[in-house]
Amino acid sequence: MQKKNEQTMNRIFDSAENLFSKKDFHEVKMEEIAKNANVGKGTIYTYFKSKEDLLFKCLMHNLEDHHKKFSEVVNTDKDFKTTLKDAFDFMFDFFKRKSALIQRIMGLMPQLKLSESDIKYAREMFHKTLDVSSDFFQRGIDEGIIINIMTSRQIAIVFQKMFDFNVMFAFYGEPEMSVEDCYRFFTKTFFRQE
Amino acid sequence: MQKKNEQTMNRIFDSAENLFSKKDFHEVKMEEIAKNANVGKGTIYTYFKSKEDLLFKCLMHNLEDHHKKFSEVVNTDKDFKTTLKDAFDFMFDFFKRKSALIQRIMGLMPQLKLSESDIKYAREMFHKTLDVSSDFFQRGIDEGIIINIMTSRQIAIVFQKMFDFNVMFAFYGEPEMSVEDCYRFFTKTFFRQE
Amino acid sequence: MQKKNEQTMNRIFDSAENLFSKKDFHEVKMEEIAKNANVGKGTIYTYFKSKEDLLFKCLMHNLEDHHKKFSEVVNTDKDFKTTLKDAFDFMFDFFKRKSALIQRIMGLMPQLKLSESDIKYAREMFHKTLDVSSDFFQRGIDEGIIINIMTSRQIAIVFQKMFDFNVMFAFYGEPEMSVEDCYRFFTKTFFRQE
Amino acid sequence: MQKKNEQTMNRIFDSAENLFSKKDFHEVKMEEIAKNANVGKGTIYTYFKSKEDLLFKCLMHNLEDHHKKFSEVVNTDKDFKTTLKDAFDFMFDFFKRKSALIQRIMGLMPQLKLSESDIKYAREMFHKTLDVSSDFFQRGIDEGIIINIMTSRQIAIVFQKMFDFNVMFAFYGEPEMSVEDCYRFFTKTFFRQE
DNA sequence: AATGAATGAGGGTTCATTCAT
DNA sequence: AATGAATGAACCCTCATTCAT
Repeated sequence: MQKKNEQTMNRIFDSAENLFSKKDFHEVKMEEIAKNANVGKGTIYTYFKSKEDLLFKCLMHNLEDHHKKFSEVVNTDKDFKTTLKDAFDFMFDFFKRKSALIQRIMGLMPQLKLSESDIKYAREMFHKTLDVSSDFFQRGIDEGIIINIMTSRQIAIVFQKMFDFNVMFAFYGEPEMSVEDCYRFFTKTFFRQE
Repeated sequence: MQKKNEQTMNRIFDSAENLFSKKDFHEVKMEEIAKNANVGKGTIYTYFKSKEDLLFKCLMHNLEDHHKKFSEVVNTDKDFKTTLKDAFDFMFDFFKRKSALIQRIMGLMPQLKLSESDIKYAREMFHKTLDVSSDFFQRGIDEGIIINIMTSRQIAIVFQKMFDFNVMFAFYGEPEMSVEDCYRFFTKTFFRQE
Repeated sequence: MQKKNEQTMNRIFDSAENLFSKKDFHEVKMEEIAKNANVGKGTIYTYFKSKEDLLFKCLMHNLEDHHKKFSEVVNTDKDFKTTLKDAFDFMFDFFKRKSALIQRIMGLMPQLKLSESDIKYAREMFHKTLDVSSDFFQRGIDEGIIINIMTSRQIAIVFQKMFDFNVMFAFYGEPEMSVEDCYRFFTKTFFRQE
Repeated sequence: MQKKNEQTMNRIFDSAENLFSKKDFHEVKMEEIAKNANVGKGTIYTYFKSKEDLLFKCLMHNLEDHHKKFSEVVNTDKDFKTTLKDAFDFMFDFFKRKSALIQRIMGLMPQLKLSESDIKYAREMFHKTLDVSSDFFQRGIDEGIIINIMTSRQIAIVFQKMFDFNVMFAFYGEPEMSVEDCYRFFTKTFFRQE
C-alpha cells in the first residue's frame, strides 16, 4: 500500500472507530462510515473484506497502538511508583478516548465469525498487551511494594478495568474519580500499608 | 385459552432473557425467541409492543426482581459485617446469572427509543435499586466500619460493578475470584484497617 | 337465525358498513369491526365466512335494501315527472349515505374471490336493481317525455352515477349541486325541450 | 452502472402504474412491481421512499404529463367548438389509459400519510390541471356558446368525470359511448340551443 | 353461541455487498 | 483505484383466522 492509500485507509479507520464508539455495531451503517471518511461505499471493500473485518481491524489497530505506547510508558528507568503514576495518567487518558470502542468490540467478539488466524492474532495481541502490564506489576510485587493478594496478571486486569467505575459513576450522576482518586483507590487496595 | 396467561408471558421472558444474555440484540431473532418459548411469533406481540419493548421489559423485570430480593437481604437485624457477607453471596450469584443480560441491555439503552414514561420508570428503578445498596453502605460508614474515601453511592456502584473483574479474568484465562476473594478485595479497600 | 342473532348480525353489518365506507378494505381491521359492533372478534366468523364474505354480504345487504325502497318509490300511480322528482330525492339521500360504501366495494369486486353462486347472485342483484330504474325511464321514453338519445338502461346508469359529480365538486371546493340542481341537469339533458 | 438511470426509474414507473391500475394498492406487491420492471426489489427504494411514496409519485407523474399535453390541446388558435372536439378526443383517449389508475389513487389519497409539502404539491397540481380546463370552458361561456348553469370549474369537473359513465356502461353490459356520443351528451347539456 | 388468546403466512423495508464503469 | 447504482437475503411486524373454553 502506497502513501495515498494509507491516508484513505486511515480516514476509514478514523470514521469507523468514531462511529463504532458511539453506536452499536448494527446501528452503524457502511454508508455512514463511507460518508464520514469521504470515500465511496465500495472503497471500504477494497481495504476490508467485510463490515466485521473492519470492526476487527479497528480493534487490532487500536490494540497495537495502545500496546506500543503503553510499553514505552512502563519500560523506563524511573522507579516503580513514579512509573505507576505515569501509567495511570496514560491509561486514564486512553480510557476516556477508547474504552467505549474496545468495550463494545469485546462484547461482540464472540459473535464475530473470525478466521482461525484472526482469532490467533487477536488472542496473541490481547495477551501481549496484558503481558506488558503484568510484567510491570510483577516488578512491583518483587520490589515488595505490591502485596500479592492477586497474581500480577489479575492486578493488570483490575488496572485496565477499574476505570470502568467512572462510566457507572457518570451513569448514576455521581462525581467521577480523578486520575489521582484512581491511583489512591489502587494503592489502598494493592500497596503494602506501612 | 381464554385468559391472557401469566405462564405464556413468563415463557417469553425466560426465552428472551436467555437469548439476550447470550447474543447481541440484533443477533437475536424474534422467531428464535418465540420458538424457544414454545409460542407463535405473533404471540410475543400480544404481550410486547416491539422487540425493543421486550428488551426493555426484560431489563425492568430483572431489576424489579433484583431490587426486591436484595432489599430483603440487606434489610435485616444482623450486624453490618454479617449482612455484607450475605450481600456478597447474593450479588455473586445474581451476577453469574444476570450480569451478561443487564450489561448488554444497559449498553443498548441509549439507542433505545423509549417513551418518556419508560425513561422515567427506568431511571427511578435504577436509582431505587442503587439507593437500597447505598443506604446499606452508609450504615457501614456511620458505624465506622467503612472509611469514607468515597460516597456511599459510589461504594454501592463499585460493589455492583466489581464482579465484572471476574468476567475479564475468565477472558484472559486467569482464575476467577471466589465470593470470599471478592469480599476480601472489598474490605481491603473500604474497611478501616485495625 | 333467531331474534337475538339477527340483532348481533345487524350490529356487525352496521359496524362493517360504517368502516368500509370510511376506509379502504385493507385499512379496516376485523378487530375494529368487532369492537364497534360490541362483539368478540370470533363472533363475526360465526356469521360470515371471511372478511371478504362480510364485505360482499354488506354490499348485498345494501343493494337489497336499496332495491326494495327504490321500487316502492318508482312503482306508484303518480305521473312521471312527479315520480322522477321523488326518485331524485330518494337517490340523493341514498347517495349521501351509501355511495362511498358501494363505490368502494364495486372497485374491489374484481379482486374478490367469490364463489360461482355469489357471483351469480351479485350479477342478478345488480341487474334487478338496474331493471327497476330502467323500466321507469322506459316509461318516460314511452310517454315522450324523455328523448331516446340513450337506451333506458344507459339513462338509468347515468341517473345512478351523476351524483358522483358532487363528490368531485367537494374535492375541488366547488359548491355542490342541490337535489334540484341535479334534477335540472338531468332534465336539460334528457327531456324533450318544448 | 454509474449514473442513476432515468430509464430504470421509468421502468419502475411503468410497472407500478400498470399494476396500480389493475389492482388495489394492498394487492400490489413490491416484489411484483420490481419483477415487472426488471429490477431488484431494493432498487425501487433507491428511487422512492416507500410504497406509498411510489403511488403518490405515480399519480403526480401522470398528472404532470396530462397537464402538459392537455394544455397544448386547449391552448390553440382554433375556434372553441373545434378545440372542444380535440379536447374530447384527447380526454377520451387519456381516460381509457389512465382513469383506472387515477381513480384508484384518488380514492386512496385520504389514507396516504403525506408530508405537508407533498400535500401542497398535490393540491397545486390538481388545481392547476383543473384551471386549464376551467379557463377553456370560461372562454366558451364568454363566447356565448356555453350557458352558465354551472361555474366553469364545475363544467370542467363534469367534463373530466363524464367518461366514468362508460365504465358503468361496460359493467352493466350496455354499449359504451363513442367520443362523438360523449360530445353530443355534453353539448346537449351545456350548449345554448339554437 | 360467543369469546379473545394464539397463530404464522406474508410483505414492506433495510442494508451489506457486488460489479460495471 | 475508486465509485455508487443495483441487488436480494433477511427480518420485524401485522392481522385474518382458528379453536379451546
